Amino acid sequence: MYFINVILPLALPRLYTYQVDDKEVALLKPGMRVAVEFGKRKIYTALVHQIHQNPPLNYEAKPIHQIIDEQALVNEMQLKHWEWMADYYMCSLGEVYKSAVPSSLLLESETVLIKNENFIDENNLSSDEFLIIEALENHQQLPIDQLSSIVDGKKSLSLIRQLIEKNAIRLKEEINEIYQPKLEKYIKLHSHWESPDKIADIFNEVKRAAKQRDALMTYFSIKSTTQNPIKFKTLTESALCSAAVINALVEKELLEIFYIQVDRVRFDNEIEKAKILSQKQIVAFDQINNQFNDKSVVLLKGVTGSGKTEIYVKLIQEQLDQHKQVLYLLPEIALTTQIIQRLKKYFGNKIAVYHSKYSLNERVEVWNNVLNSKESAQLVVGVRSSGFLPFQNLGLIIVDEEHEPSYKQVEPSPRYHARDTSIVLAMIHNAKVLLGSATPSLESFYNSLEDKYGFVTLENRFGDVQMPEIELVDIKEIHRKKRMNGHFSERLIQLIKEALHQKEQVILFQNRRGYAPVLACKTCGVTPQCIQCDVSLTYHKFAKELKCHYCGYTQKVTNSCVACGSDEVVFLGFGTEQIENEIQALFPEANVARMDYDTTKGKHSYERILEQFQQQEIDILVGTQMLSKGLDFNKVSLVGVLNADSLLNFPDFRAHERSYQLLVQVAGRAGRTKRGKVIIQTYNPTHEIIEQVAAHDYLKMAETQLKERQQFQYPPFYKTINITLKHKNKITLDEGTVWLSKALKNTFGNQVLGPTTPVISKIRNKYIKEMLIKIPFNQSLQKTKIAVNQLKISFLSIAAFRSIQLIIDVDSY
DNA sequence: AGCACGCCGACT
DNA sequence: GTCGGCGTGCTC
Repeated sequence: MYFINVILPLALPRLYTYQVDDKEVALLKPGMRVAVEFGKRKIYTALVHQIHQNPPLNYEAKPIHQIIDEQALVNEMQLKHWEWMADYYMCSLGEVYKSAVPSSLLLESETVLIKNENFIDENNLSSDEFLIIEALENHQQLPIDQLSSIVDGKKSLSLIRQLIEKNAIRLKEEINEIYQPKLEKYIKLHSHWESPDKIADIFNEVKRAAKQRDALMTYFSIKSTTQNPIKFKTLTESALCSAAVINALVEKELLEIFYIQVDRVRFDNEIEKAKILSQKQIVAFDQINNQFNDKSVVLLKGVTGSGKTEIYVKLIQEQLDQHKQVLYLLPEIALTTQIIQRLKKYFGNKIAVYHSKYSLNERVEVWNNVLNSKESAQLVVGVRSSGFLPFQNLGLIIVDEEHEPSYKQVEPSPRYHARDTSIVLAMIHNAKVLLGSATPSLESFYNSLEDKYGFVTLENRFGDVQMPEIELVDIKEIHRKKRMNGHFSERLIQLIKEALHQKEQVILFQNRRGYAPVLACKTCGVTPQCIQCDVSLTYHKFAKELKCHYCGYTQKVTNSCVACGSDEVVFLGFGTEQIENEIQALFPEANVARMDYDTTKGKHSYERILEQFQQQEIDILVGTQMLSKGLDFNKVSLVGVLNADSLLNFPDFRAHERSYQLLVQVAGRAGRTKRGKVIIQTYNPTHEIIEQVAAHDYLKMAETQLKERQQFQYPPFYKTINITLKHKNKITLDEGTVWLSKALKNTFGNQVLGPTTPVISKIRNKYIKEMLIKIPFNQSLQKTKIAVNQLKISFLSIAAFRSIQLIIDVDSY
């Protein structure tokens, strides 16, 4: 008798044991998927973790439903990686499994209704019941969640019960394969006519059909020029005929249709030779390779425009030459388009791309191509989750823009940091990691200071273009003198004018979307609040509505105050939409566009805006921090930051580091080919961060920030675990928070910060409390986590608290 | 997570 | 009297 321990795609702490017979065990390997029944009804796609012969002691193991894979979907290195993640980020293997594997490979069963054939007594039914039976007669079976389209959703469960009791229907669990291979339609000569001597005869068949004869002639002429199969579409296009003509030929059994499975995403490009590196790039490249000799991680700090990508290209090429796979991580999709276009030139069809705007089918294809080490997946370019792909022999991981916070997953669990998990993944593969950034995170920079990571810098821009000149404009002074034109200082307007005159492009940065954040009453000061969250609604002019940026709730704009009825309402603050309008009014002849969350929802909307900007169809681009991420445009000579202060005032220990990074990154968009100009409007021109940005002084920033982090016991000197409690009832939450904070302080003393109420104290009708545990490096992280876990278990065993949502976030960002 | 079982308040 | 609300415990 054999048994398997499986990972279920659920947040359950343990593995579960099923029994398999001799036949099954011969086919099974760890990493294969099996469909298993879990609970009374549900069928899940579980993953085999171990195969063994130890029968469980206290229960009888259930048999499995079926084996899904012929080949392991997940390899041993991945399983190791998952185990590390589950342990480090304090979550279950099931949660890692669920985020790692594309969801279309993890199907759950769906309950369907089936009519009992021998049921005839339809008179005995209520009208709702009859509707269901009628639907079943038309469709054989009906998924349970589609029932609400036939009858009132609330009643459906009781209706089902009644119908089962009347013996009219039964329930069945069904699993449907979602992944649909993409098939392309091809055409070939029907097998009757394959021998060459029949070609003369075949035209007899179409004597009286001119179009068909033409099409057939075209077919033969294409056939003579190529060995490749001929696409249906190619034939209709070349023969200038409709599909009906070809279909008629198929009908006559002269031609035959067949299908070939193709990848949805293919890059067929001519390969360009990699650019020749500058002297400084060569030095950096050699240094990186040297340091890889005794360090597995190297931090490359290269100013924006220094040509890091070319160095990556050479490093990637080295790996591909050794037949090793390379993973190139990017923080967000905004970046991928440009980078992919550049990489495509060098690596053509060896690139696979993996990100959230790819469809589920596309992701499955990339997964399979990586799993089989296909030629088309030697280099994977993708976001955070690409680290989960089934690499076989990874040689190098590049984490580009390593400082980007979007590498940290917040929701759902596992709350992992892709930079940190990449380092572990690389260790498993015995591969190298290159972290690249113009403004490294203090964590990585500190590791390089401590000699844990290698460190290489590129201080000059490619072609020795000078770093942009950063000019600070004190808007406090200008506001006082009432010399502001909307949100623009005269200096900024003047420079925009000059840039447009020179046919150069301008980027304006405002870290807030929408038109004006809030609508406020002039009389009583009340601003409309979200009904589900503790935030003011943001005004969106285009849609003429007030919108919550946390839950998406919207309501119509009211012209009078909801609290006191006064009809004097004013807008406070400003967002990208308003900047867009103001700048358009100031420069009516310029083409202005906006790039933010609201304008980039579609799959290709990013690309469209960037393409237009690249082609200089847009003169001025207004946007949020999306603009800061490594976009390269040659013709941008001016970057304007409308208000730098909102960044600095964020209540987070990383706020200053982030502000520095964001401002330097935005500034870096200016002047890639000749020296550019950056205007930063601020109320605090003497703020140390603003001064450090203006001076391009990363080292000074790092030095002062690291000192503060050490003094106030934050990363990288301390590890942190953030604990969030959420509940719909404020009193329950408060009581639970008090209990847990007492318990934590009992164990960890003054290393526990809080509990605090976050700035946004309620989201989607749930109240929120937070606590932070700071862990010094001389304290065992492992023991700390065990203690935290124990406290979690005690906490949730208290009846009053078990409905409180407890979120544990290790290395929270 | 999902689902069944089980115990208390609003209706036919 | 029943239906259905959600609190509780279990799933190999």
